[in-house]
Amino acid sequence: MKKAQPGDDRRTLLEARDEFVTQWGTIGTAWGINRTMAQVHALLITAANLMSTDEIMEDLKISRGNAHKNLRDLVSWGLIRSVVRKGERKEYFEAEKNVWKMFCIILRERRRREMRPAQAALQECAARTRGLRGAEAAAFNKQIKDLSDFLELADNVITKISRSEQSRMVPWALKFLK
Amino acid sequence: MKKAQPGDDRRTLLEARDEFVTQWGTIGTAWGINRTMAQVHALLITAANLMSTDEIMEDLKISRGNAHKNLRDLVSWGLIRSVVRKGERKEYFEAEKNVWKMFCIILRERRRREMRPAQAALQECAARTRGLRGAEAAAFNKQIKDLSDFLELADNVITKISRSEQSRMVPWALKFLK
DNA sequence: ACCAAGTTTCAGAAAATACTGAAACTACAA
DNA sequence: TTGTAGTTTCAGTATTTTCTGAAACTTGGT
Repeated sequence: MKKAQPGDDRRTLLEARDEFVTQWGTIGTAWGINRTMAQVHALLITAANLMSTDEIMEDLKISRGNAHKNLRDLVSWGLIRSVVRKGERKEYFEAEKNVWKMFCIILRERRRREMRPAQAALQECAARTRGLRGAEAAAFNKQIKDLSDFLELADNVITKISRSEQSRMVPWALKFLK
Repeated sequence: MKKAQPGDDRRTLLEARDEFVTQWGTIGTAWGINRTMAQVHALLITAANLMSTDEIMEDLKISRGNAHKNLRDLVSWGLIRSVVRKGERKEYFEAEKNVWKMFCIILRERRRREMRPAQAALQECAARTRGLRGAEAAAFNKQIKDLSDFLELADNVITKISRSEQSRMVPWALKFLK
């Protein structure tokens, strides 16, 4: 029987991380997020150190253009930030690793990018049919208004949650579950 | 100056509904949902009566195959149901119009389709790296565990919300906002 | 001014996704 | 049975999204 080697642990870790990156990519896809973006994110939240564009290209076997684009997108979401080590020209990246903060960032961004336009569209439709005669028009207007009101409530709740501290929300959630 | 005609109201309504269908399609796309599926849904939640496959094909100018597929998908989500009028062979469709119920259905389905696989993947990764030696392995394992714990908490909260009555949750949300 | 290291852009290629239309299928009614 | 009204399937096509790789650009050092 072979003895367990330190190298075995290292290999297991690398494999597990690879597995995580792959899985996170698949999950991202199901959530409507670009696979590569999810993989880059997965790589960075499990990175022990800052990573350069070249390391990411290497790890994921992707082109420079692809790596570049997805890194920029992640930066624009606020999920990662770029760091320049003094004396070096190369850019490095690091992810926000705190899960609660990640969650709040995603909430805020999805709200901004996805809920806002929806609300605007609904309000436009509601305005156009306000005061039209006929039962059908009234029913349509009510349906739109219901959707719009609901979205507004949800929007407010999300805003409030995304501004809260983990230390307040988590115990609160646990209490809610009881 | 022309007098307002009943026909004007009807035209305005049809146009507004068309606008809503288009916008909902775009919004759906941003949310990672197939455009046609979102449009069919929009059509049905604002329909005064049951609609047949042919009417939907006609309204959206889409093929039978496409209409069929998206109707089936919506049925499998539970967002619409098919109705057979007695004495008729044709299938008709109607949507769940109550916004709170719609929301709960979507929560439950996304949880089932998207959160469950994510949790399974995370647990697998956590298991593989539990007890590995070295600081990096410990950090990796902790990060995965944090993600996994958070997802589990979120899962429980979503489950609880999706089982609640609107009459309990909405006042509660309003109080939360204060 | 010029070079070297690095970043950004973007046209074309590849891959993923969605759609069409027609044929196959199902089930009821004459 | 046979015909008919309707549903389902699916191979091929179209569209959309993502990716590549190389050229253009930027910036700091000599």
